Amino acid sequence: MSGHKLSSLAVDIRRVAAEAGVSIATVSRVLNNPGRVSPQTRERVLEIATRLGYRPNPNGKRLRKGRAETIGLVIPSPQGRFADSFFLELLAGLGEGLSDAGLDLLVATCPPGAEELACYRRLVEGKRVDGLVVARTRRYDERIAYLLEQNIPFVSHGRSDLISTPYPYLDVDGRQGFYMATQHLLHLGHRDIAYIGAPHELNFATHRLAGFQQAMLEASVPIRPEWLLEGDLSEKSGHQLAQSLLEPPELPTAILCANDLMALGVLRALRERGLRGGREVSVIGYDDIPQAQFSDPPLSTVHQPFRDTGKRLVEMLLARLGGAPVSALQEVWVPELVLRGSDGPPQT
Amino acid sequence: MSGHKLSSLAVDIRRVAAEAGVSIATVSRVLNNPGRVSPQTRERVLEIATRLGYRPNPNGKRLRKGRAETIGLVIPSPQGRFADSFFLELLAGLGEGLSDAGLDLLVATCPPGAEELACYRRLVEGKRVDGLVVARTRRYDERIAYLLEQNIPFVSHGRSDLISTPYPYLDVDGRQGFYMATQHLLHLGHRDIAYIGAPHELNFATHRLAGFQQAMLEASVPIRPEWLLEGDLSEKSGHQLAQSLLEPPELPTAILCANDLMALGVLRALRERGLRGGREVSVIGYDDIPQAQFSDPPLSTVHQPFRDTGKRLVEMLLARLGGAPVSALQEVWVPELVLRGSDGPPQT
DNA sequence: GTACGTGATGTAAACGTTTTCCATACCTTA
DNA sequence: TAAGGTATGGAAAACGTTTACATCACGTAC
Repeated sequence: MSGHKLSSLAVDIRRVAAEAGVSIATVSRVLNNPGRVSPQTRERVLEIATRLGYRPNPNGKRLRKGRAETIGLVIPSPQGRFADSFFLELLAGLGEGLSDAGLDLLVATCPPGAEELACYRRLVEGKRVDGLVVARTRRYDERIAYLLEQNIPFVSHGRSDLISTPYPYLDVDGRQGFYMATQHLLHLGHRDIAYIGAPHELNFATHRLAGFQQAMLEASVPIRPEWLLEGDLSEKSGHQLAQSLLEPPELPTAILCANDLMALGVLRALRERGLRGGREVSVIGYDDIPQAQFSDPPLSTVHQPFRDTGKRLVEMLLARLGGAPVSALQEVWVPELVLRGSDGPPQT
Repeated sequence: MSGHKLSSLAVDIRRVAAEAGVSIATVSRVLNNPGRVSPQTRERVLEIATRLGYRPNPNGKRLRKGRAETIGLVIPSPQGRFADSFFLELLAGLGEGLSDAGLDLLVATCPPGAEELACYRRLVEGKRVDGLVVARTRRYDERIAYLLEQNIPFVSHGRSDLISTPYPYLDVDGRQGFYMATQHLLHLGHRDIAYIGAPHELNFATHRLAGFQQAMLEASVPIRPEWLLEGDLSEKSGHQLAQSLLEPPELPTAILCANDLMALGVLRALRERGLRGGREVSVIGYDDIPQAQFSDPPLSTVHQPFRDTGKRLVEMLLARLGGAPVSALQEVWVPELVLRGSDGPPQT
């Protein structure tokens, strides 16, 4: 109304400085290094800055400081539809801490496969991000190798066992998770336990399988090779493999699935045969996705706290950007077995 | 080996210019305005630029051009877990077109509610984005109002009926979708149809309800007020409302749900009562989320092509950024009714 | 032969910050 | 009182681009 609209369009540091009768250096200091300026001027500049609604132009800042003030996440988008909201939860967890730290979150999506690395290249070589979080690690993860080689800060959600150089990671111990799950089944009296694993190139596939194997070994229960399957993590895949598993003559009394989606597929296969999950056949999944609560029967599974994980990942990344040593940034969390309705003692 | 590693660390436009024996202006022109430079030099500069692996520093460019070269998406993160992967699909759709256009995608997450607008403010007033896509529109959407007022380019996924100023949107016609769904139920012979709606502040809630009402009205079938419910879009909510609906004496023969998650909750409630969805009670949802294929019975629903939608949204936003008039950027798509197993003729 | 368009290039000024120096004034201390 | 530290603030140089403007050579039309 009284303010001249046009002149207010560009309120830069110069404008604030002029208005306050100080140099732009002082304004900058007030905002970035408040201790270096006297309380009176600081006060005045602050007052004027807020009155004018001054927001430092991030591009000026970024150029000057040589940083992107941005961290990146690349999401591989499946050909089909996203069935599992892992990345969404991760995003939610990341977002929180990041905006507090004044960092932006750059998300790139790309078809999985070869293009993925190109996507990382674009982000780091194009100086678009200061750091990255990588998720869904593979046993030998070329993304991690690349980032290490480029010496750019990153944190990994999940480890990459075949990479020997130390790097920061936060992993949830799938080995432990399935060790517990298997023990639970064994205690219930199961001996005929089938396993539907994840694609072996995924790092967690190995861990989860190892947990299963260890528990079986310790209990001296043999694992039948024909009951050791590998799915692609989709519902459909679980469904299909379960069908083969449920062919007579011999049925397993329990099926352990490397993720919930496949476990849900298994439950569906059971229903279709008139078998009831948790009665005739026990099923345990991994992840604790939201649908797990509502399946029929509700799915027993290993809970992964994706969102907390996301939060912690940004803390770690921030620490890394701040120069923390890698050795202080390696964490393995212990997951929690949550029992719902899909497990029970074997039918005799 | 032969190359000096340190000097290659910072390969900027100056370096390329020096190497090619031209001015930096020429290098810049080669990259941005190739026609303005002679074929020979263009060739030479190009060759050197690729040999050196030159990538223009985005911050220099952004500062100079006064653009962020980034578009924003803010995702409201629910208190609980994300159950529905709508935003992921949208992201996948957006990502594709954006990186082709050389734009980055900035994602912010925030708790829904008052902070949401603050999040938008931060992005636009902080000049962090050139444009935005807003999703999950409300009937009066203050985000749209704000963006219009700020005169910043954006595209909306879904309309906001109470905002009269024209703005670019891409909507899927929920009215039409539920008109078709209701007609289908009516043709099957249903008369006692219950409706579980979405929170009324959401814009699509009105549309979907209107489609239902219109079909019922045209068929002269009365809508029973006690069968007109409103849920919060969660599975739990659908489950709970279905329970109340299934109290005798009078049961609806069909239940229409404003989204799939609630419909899945309804199916669960039916199962718990020993009723079979599609037989005793028909259920139709909306969205066609991945789980819909695998529910028991598979859910009949109205398909929304989220990913295509995302793709188109970036095309529209790009057009908008390029100066296309709003009037050319308003689209309403017609959804598709996909019938699976959860609908059928009423039991008499 | 002069004037003039045209095409190709260079010069230099931005864009909005942060930060390194300096300069000044003041206070402390011997 | 001189010397030296300590706050405080300004001037100016970056950061890496793009682009308006100037320059220059060259052909062409009169």
